[in-house]
Amino acid sequence: MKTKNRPPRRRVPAQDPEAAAGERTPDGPQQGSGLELAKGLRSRTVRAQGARAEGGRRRPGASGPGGRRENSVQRRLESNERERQRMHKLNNAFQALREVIPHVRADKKLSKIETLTLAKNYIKSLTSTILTMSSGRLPGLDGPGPKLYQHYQQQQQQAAAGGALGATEPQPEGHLQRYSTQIHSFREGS
DNA sequence: TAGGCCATCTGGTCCT
DNA sequence: AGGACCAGATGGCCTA
Repeated sequence: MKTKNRPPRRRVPAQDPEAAAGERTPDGPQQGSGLELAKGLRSRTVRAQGARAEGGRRRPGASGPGGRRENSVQRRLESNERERQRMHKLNNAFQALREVIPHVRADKKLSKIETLTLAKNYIKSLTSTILTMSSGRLPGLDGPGPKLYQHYQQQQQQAAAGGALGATEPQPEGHLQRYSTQIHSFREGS
């Protein structure tokens, strides 16, 4: 399934955090549900899990005098607004990135994961192109080419030494091929 | 209808 | 202390 062209959806922000919390289970999000079980396999920080185990989320202003509750509700609303703004800025950055990545799916908006993946491989393909052109393989090219290539090789070696995953990165020459294949696979919807 | 993608809310943690 | 960041949860929209 692929990303579609649809107008940006606008969800009405909850005016009352209590009301918003009421849409969920009273004791917090899905305690004991299948999602909760799956969550244990995900990468949430151990400390956060510990904090939850000690009582889970507290609903804002669930205790204390009314004045403090109002303060807490107000702070939550402000915090929500900041988080929305932050996410909007992040989405703007994604959009800016989409606009500079050449891809063949001009009729459809790239998803975030597609944008990041294409951007990564686009950068790699550009890098390999630059290196190819400046490494002295082209006759008559002088200048910093060989140094640039050596620098790149050093970086690759450091990355390989530091990488704990053991994943084998393709050689620079393969990046362009990979990028080209990828933009076509995205177009095909695979 | 299932699954993908997304916006939003939320509480915990980190950073200044 | 307060804001930024992060990640889980939830629900809506859309497409195959």
